[in-house]
Amino acid sequence: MARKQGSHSDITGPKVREAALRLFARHGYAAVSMRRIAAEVGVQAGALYLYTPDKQSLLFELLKEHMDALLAAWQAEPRGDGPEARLEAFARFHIRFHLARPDAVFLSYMELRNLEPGNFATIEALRRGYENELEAILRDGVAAGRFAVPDSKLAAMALIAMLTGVNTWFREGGRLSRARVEEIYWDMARKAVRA
Amino acid sequence: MARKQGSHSDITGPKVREAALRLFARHGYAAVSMRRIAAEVGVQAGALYLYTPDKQSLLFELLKEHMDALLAAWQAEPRGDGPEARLEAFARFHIRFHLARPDAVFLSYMELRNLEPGNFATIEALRRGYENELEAILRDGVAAGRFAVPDSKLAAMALIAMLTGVNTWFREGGRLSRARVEEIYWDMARKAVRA
DNA sequence: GCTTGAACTGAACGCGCGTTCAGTTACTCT
DNA sequence: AGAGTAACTGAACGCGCGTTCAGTTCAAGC
Repeated sequence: MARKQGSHSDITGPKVREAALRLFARHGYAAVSMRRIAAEVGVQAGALYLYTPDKQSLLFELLKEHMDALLAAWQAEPRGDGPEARLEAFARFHIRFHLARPDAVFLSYMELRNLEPGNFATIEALRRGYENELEAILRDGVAAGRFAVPDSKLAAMALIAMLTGVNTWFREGGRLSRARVEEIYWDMARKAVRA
Repeated sequence: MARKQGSHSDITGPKVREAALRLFARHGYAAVSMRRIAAEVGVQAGALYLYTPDKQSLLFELLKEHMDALLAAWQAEPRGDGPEARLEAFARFHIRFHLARPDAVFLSYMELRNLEPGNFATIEALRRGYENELEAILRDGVAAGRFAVPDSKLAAMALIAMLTGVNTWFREGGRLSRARVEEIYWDMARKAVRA
């Protein structure tokens, strides 16, 4: 029993990554077997190896894709004018982007330790790049006298932790809309660093 | 080859939990085998079952102990006078307590999903209890006109996420002392919610 | 209608898993 | 000295793991 029409590889490849993402995020990398992923896709375990060299690469590619998408999306975001506007753009972008892909975010935070050292270093570098974007905004704002933070690196880490925290409790159709959440968090972020 | 003096169970029991905590935090619950924990303690795998009924209970007990200790320590903490002082006490306590046990904190955030439903509910309830402590402080502060947050539950989650975030980057002997970090985070927390 | 070849199956590989338990050790108590 | 016992070993249980691969299926191209 194989494909019924056209070329399946254009379809099955992404389906494998989607299933792996969902299952890894839900149960953890170590707790999900290749057989389970295959079952989700509707295929035998061996067939997965047409789309990935091994399980580790599957995890790495998911994390790499997520970080690349994050950095690319931020680069594509319209830049605000002045420190406050730039910070607002960052805060709103961060929440919006992260709320749109909870599984990938979860995975990126939880499964770094399951990466081989080389893969780990790659992902870490991308993450540091993202953190540096926020830190630069804060540093400029401090230099311009608009923000007051004793340590811009630390403030960047604090803000990112706060903003990312939305993902731990936000549920679709809950008490608050995304827009409202964005509003409230931006308000707290602004106040936390203002001069 | 068994004990050499006195009763070993008074020693080995805690050693098992310590080893399990460290290994679970480092590599993840699913990725750590009972044999590996046993090796860390210097014992064969079978001997672990003198101290825990099974692997799941080992995880649950670690998380339960952590949450109980957190709530007990907070209850024992001197209460500040007025909203700002109460919030300051909470922020400083939270950072201090969490920085003192990074493995347990990490485990509590990462391995909830590996708990059986009943165990999960128990831990979740304890966590909600802790969050409610902060929410109450914020609500009182808002009622007293000292704080301005649109949603006290949300603000509590945001602050906790920010404060807990210290654990992701803080390293002993790094650029900043615990006291300095406490200072900086308390400053941001205060500003984020002030009227 | 035959060949090609990509997509996939199904069985197998050695291995490590959580857990059990009969047996052994080394200490304490009488 | 001998009995009792808590602590622990070491082998075994069935099972599922990641990965490989010879063989099968089936649409497409000539």
